[in-house]
Amino acid sequence: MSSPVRVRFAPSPTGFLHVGSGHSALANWMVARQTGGEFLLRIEDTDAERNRPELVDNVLEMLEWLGLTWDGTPVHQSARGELYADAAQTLVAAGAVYFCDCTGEQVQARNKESGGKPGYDGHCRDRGLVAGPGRAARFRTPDEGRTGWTDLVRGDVTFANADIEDFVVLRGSGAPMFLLANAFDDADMGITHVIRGEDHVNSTPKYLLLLDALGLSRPTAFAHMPLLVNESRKKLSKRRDDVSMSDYRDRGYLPEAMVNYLALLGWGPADGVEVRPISEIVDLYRLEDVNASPAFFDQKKLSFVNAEHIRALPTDEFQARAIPFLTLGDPAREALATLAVEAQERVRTLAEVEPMIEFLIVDEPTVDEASWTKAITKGRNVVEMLDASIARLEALDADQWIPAPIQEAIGAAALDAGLVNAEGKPQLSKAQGPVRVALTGRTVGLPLWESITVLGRERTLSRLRATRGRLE
RNA sequence: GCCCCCAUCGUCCAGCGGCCUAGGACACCUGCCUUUCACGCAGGUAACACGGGUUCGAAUCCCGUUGGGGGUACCA
Repeated sequence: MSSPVRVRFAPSPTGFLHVGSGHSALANWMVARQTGGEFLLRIEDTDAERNRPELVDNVLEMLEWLGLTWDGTPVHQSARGELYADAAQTLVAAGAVYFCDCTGEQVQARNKESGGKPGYDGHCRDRGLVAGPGRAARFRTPDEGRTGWTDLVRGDVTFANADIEDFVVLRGSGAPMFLLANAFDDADMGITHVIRGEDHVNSTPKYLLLLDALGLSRPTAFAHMPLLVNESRKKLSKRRDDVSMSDYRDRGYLPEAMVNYLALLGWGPADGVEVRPISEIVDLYRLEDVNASPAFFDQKKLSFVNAEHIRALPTDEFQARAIPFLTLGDPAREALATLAVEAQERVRTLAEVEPMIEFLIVDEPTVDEASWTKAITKGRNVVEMLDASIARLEALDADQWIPAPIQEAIGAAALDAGLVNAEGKPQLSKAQGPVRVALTGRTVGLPLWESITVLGRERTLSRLRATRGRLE
């Protein structure tokens, strides 16, 4: 696929941008960029009832955040009613549609009576109803033959026309339905490749039949992407799954990590290098290589990819990106500035930064119970270690309040406290436990010597004394 | 129910008839490194759903079974 394609992402503003939609949008965008083609946006807001215009902002904002820049101005279907009305008129003139006044209840009732199969039963097919208020226009699908296409992801897919129900193209209100607007616009916008989720496979024959009846040409290619599923292998749903793109952004995921991970769902680079810049993926990506089976959206792997991208950032860039996630103001920024390098290689998301440096900001670090038990209650020579640490650190001059002397002081304190290994060296791993808990409230955290340096003499000593005091 | 699609480690990918005693990544476990954690390094557990074909030869092709998913609206 080297000639320029013209693709589109056509979200319906009924919810926040979903990671599944992002997956499809990304595929469209990559193929457009790879071929020097165009990536267009079309807002499918033909359903006035469900439509929530303010959600369009979220969709556009998230696409921008992901870096999926589009070409031209987004098309809004709500502003193109006349075009669809004309298209419908073409269908009426050609006898491709008929009018129907059945209500949903009536159709269901008849279906129930005749064996319970869903879909329209063709009740009004030959009633010769003319257009009128409350009467929907239904497409008269062929009774014989098959309709199909060659899908870039799935190969040949065909449906027996007899299995395709007479679907509505125009509501009783005169408003167009999805299929009419969707198929018409793809042709009108000159879309060459229709790339969308697998959930559209079943409507594709209707789409094709419609284009044929309209005398419009079919897109040159279709690609139905695998669905993204949850742990129970069901399609990701707004209700029960974590699918809002903005939530991931707000939880500290990097856009470059998100697009990297999304690209890996249903596809993999031939060289096996999974974590890489999207620009490289754009060059390697082939719709023909995309898997047709559903892919599990694995947050653990997303986190891994995110951590890799965080570590790859220049430190000042990491700081800049982390700042919006700080809630504790200037002190938090200052703390981050001093320990950015150390924090950067430990966090998996930007939201994890602040908890890591929080001990520098709050007056009293929150004591983690399990940590206290492990390092203080069950620790060895804890009282001795705390006393010795206080003494050794107090002895340090102001200009020695830097990592190396601090490490020596703690080492000496360990010897004082009897925490000695077989070679007579201090058991630093044991020795630092009580000190770390006294200073940060936890047994795990940033490197201690650096933390003590930044914490400062006064706070370090007072926290050590306070903890020592609790052990009287 | 009917229609469509899918089927390799727990998960995501590689494999496109012999190079497969099936490879990589995430996760998990072990060890090393190490002031904790993380990183890094070295290992480990773990899969071709089943049954028939085709072929000298099948994870790879065909058929069936089973399993899973999607669709089945005057939603998109």
